[in-house]
Amino acid sequence: MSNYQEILQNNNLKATHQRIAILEAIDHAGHIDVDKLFKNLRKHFPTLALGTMYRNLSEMSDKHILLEVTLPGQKVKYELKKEPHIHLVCNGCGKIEDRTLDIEDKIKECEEENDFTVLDSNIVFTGLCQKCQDQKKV
Amino acid sequence: MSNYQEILQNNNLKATHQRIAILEAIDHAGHIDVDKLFKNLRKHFPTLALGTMYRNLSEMSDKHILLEVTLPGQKVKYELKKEPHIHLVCNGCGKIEDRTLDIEDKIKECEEENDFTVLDSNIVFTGLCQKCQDQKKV
DNA sequence: AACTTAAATAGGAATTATTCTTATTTGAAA
DNA sequence: TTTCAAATAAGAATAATTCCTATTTAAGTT
Ligand SMILES: [Mn+2]
Ligand SMILES: [Mn+2]
Ligand SMILES: [Zn+2]
Ligand SMILES: [Zn+2]
Repeated sequence: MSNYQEILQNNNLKATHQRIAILEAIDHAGHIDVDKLFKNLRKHFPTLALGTMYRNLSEMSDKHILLEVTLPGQKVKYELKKEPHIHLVCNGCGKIEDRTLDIEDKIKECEEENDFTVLDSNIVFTGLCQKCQDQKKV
Repeated sequence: MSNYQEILQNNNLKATHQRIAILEAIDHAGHIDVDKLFKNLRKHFPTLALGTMYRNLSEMSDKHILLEVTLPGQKVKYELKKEPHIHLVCNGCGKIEDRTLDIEDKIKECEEENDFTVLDSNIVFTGLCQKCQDQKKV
């Protein structure tokens, strides 16, 4: 369990109920888009304004507390910033999984061949998870 | 120069002036978003409707004539479908470059470690291009 | 514990993005 | 040419996002 109060204050953001609720909900969901997040939060927080959501998601992304995850053909999703990782997205059930993959060698290769300095990487593999592979066989 | 007429007809789409103009403009731009594309096309095609743009971009993406390129923090861009490639995005000048990078080994690794069948991959490296690296040194 | 105040919020208006509807046009097959 | 399903333009409708502002609140100070 992260200490959201501390995270927010370290970034010069007041630890409002709204922000803490947003962070908790994102942490719980893993990867979630604006709409689902808003609907979830409204249940226990009926006065929350949509503008507050958008403003905070932007601010917290700017401050690198959150990360925007853009998957092909989907609405932007938000996750808590944590260790660098890639995403496995299942075409069957839609599940999004975090995985670590060492790509330092590929980055080096890319930098040398193209005179390009890589500062960040974004990798998504789409396909079929274990379960959805099995279902196809039945 | 691709034969757009043929590409469209092979996909059971009429080769309309609008579609051909869209494909030409995307080919010329490389990677372009809806707004810029629309503004470009309007210059030489004043009656083109925005709805026609959206409809055709979706249809042609569905048919894999176009590819939606989602880059973190940017509007969706469209490109002509071609050989698989990764994207290098420069934080300095915004340039988007296509590069090939062999990642078969990484995909294999990922599949074996995670019981996941990879069907497609999406890789973006952000950083600094040659020119923008040099500018920083001055 | 009350006081202070800049920051943040709720609520709604405004703007922007996208999809839908329909009368008219058109590509291409016959 | 004639035919007609497919596609378009134009604009309405809807959805997504940002903006505005009076009110509230977090958190530092007394
Ligand atoms: Mn993740
Ligand atoms: Mn490309
Ligand atoms: Zn699955
Ligand atoms: Zn550059």
